[in-house]
Amino acid sequence: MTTPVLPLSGPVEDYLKAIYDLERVGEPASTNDIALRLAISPASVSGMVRRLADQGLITHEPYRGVRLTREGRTAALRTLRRHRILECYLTEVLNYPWDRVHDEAEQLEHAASEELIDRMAAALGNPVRDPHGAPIPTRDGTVEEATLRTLADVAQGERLRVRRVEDDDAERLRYLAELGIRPGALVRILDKAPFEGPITLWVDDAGGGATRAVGVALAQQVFVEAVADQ
Amino acid sequence: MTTPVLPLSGPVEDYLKAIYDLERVGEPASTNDIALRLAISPASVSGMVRRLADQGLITHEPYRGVRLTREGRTAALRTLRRHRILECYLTEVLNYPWDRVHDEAEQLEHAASEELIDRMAAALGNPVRDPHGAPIPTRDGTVEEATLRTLADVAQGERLRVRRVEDDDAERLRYLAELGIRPGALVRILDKAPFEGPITLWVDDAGGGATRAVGVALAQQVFVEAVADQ
DNA sequence: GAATACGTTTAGGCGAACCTAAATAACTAC
DNA sequence: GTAGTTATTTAGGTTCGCCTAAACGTATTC
Repeated sequence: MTTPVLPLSGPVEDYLKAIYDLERVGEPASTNDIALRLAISPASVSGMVRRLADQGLITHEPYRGVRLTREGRTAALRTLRRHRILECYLTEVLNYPWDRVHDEAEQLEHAASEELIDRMAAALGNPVRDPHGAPIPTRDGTVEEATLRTLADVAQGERLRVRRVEDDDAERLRYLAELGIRPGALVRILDKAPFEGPITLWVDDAGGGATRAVGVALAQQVFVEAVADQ
Repeated sequence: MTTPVLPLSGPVEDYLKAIYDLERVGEPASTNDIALRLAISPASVSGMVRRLADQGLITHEPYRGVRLTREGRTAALRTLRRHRILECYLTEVLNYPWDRVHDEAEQLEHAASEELIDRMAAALGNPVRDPHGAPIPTRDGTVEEATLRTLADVAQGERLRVRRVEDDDAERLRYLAELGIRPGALVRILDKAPFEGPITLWVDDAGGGATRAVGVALAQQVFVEAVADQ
């Protein structure tokens, strides 16, 4: 029972991606959240939500939010796969700077054919994570989305490895790169100031390492996992 | 005096490309020809023509056809550059089969940024012709569009080099490849049957060569230039 | 439980890009 | 030069994806 792959419009793909991402937190995606994420008015979202529900891509309980159907989820994952493989390809093959791949991939993901994506993936040796650490769905629509803690959640003292950073803001990415905070980097929290204050951490680096301080908002965009002390 | 590069929609870019191509023959592009080429109704073309004229991309004399303005032409050439560099990249780097690059490039050309195109071009050593022999416009919007004769125009006996083939029909491309007719190939016309009859020719090939026969319609899609006898 | 605040939906509109059907202009043939 | 064909335009309509303003539900607070 293969779902027929009818081509979806660019906007529809964007909605599904946004809903997928919002839903990942647990709660059904609210109209308002979708609107904020896509930078369009809530009223417009209401309209599109009706159409997506009609097409069977989401279920909608009025006033209570939206959930992807199985069909909607695989469509979202198809787009996500395109996006992330494009990001890999742009960085690794075409030497795109870290902070600019997202926007370019955002455009191309709606135009690239499945064949192109597969050829790019093959040329890269079928990567499993994109340059920002996000896992790449397989062709048949599965991902292991690890539930990672963020830098804002972990306790002082823990040794951590950065697994993933949010990629939707170029400026933020540039700043994180400056700090040496990128997937794979090893960090340790030295201090967390009270009242949502700055988090001071040690960032291992090629030439030794450095002390850095970040605010909570930024720390929440950095996903980490514990690393065995040694 | 640099023309501001406001982003054009996909359909608009397609219209400009089509008009550019039709105009190259000499005559201003007619509503009907544009409609045929884009596979849309003449009435729709009338509507779009008004909008393009309003934007200053074309001039329109009612009932007499349409011409690109300088601004329209550079916009067309920008799109054409994207298209052709994409074709090069897909063939040379990603090993796309000859007959499938056109359609893929047709989609991507509307989404790819100037930066991506430049990076691809650089990776290829700034090619000057695409895989079908079409010249690639430069970044500043110039091309030397050689006025070539087609296989249907030349006399019996001449030694010829294939310079370019029309790329807009995948099946035709597959067939031409089968016959060994691709840019760079050397051919000689052995016979032209009267009354628009088949054209018999000798096609040089790696392993010696072969005799082939093609109809006039096909011959008109193959552009050639004379080669000094030796 | 009434008042308020906030989130959501409905109503009504708009531009882009297509369509069909009907009207009109231009060319062609007799 | 009139008739007929063909090309072009106009008129009116559709869908998609957005908008603002107004109405409506839900949750919260006193």
